[in-house]
Amino acid sequence: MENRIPVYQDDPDTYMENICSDKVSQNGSENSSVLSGIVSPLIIKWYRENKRILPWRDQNNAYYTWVSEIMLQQTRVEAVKPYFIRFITELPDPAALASCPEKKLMKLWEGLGYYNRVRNMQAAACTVVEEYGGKLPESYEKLMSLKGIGSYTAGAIASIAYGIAVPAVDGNVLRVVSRITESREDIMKQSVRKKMEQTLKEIMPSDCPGDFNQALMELGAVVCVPNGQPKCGECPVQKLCRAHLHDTTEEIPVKAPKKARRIENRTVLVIQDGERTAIQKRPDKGLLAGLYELPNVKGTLSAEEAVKVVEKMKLEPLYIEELEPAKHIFSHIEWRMTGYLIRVSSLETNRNSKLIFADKKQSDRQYAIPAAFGAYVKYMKEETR
DNA sequence: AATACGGGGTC
DNA sequence: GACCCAGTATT
Repeated sequence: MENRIPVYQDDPDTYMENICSDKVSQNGSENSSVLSGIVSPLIIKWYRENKRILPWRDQNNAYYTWVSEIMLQQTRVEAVKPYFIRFITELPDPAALASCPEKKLMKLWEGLGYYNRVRNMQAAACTVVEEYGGKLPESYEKLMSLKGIGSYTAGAIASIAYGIAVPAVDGNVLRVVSRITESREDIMKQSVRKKMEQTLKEIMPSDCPGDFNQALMELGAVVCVPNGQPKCGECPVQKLCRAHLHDTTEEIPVKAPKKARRIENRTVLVIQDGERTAIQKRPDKGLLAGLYELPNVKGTLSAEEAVKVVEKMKLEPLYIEELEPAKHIFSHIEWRMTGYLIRVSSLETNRNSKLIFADKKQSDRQYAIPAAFGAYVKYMKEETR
């Protein structure tokens, strides 16, 4: 505390020239003294002049902020844009989300991944309708209590939509602040994230917390980038960033190495009855919960074994052809798939109630089939005539 | 504290 | 191929 930097009072650039680089870089006191006073006005100014135009920034609407923040969890801005527009058009408010049929909800999310995000969001929407009159509560704690909203998302909604002075610490913020302070703590640790929230809460401005949080994130997304060289030449806090000063941006942030993913062999069956292809619903829990899939089994089956599996499904195989192998990588599992195209007698297709026979058009419209099956979904036929 | 949970982009 | 990403819930 004895080394606290005086708070910013006039033009940030002049101010920085006057007090900063030498003094700040030399006394290696604690993080908050590096951050306090000066970083905040500099990055806020930069943010206001450089922020990207994004669909959810058009207007201040807590529901839009919520939807965008959930979509943006572990997902890039560019990927989210079209999903966001479609989602708020179809489901413009919490009440619409709360009453949306599951199938439609999954179609709206199809391809975004982490499908529990949207299930949790719908459960939270029900709570919002039932307990808060259809409007997201203006309280960090109440937001936190909603399904799918953790400390990051609660902080983002509270600060951006409601102007509440709470931090929103995501991967960008952890990276940016770790570099500015040249912290070598492992940012994967929950304890480090907690500490970061505490530090930021102390130094963030109370008059524009939303801009402050977004400035840190925007800086991380656009300038202080995660892979490749950070664009320090464009950075508003270049002169006081310790990692830049000491040329350690490549070492920071520090992250613990992650576990290798396990490999799983699977055999995918493209079962066709004339023009239609068999799909089925996945279990409600676990990987890709509640989505639709081409029937598939564990292991790499021979054609003979595949035929047996199809017979067990109470179908009558007429023809089988091996398809090209395919691979799909999840964050924690790698599927190595082999496929078979199997034609079955159409007389038998209604014996198995678990299977749905659909053409491509119908499944595009009604059934969410995750990208993992993409290599074999392409064998589905366009249209039943 | 560790693990489950998608998918796409970049180097 | 390895790594990354506007995280949260469960175990």
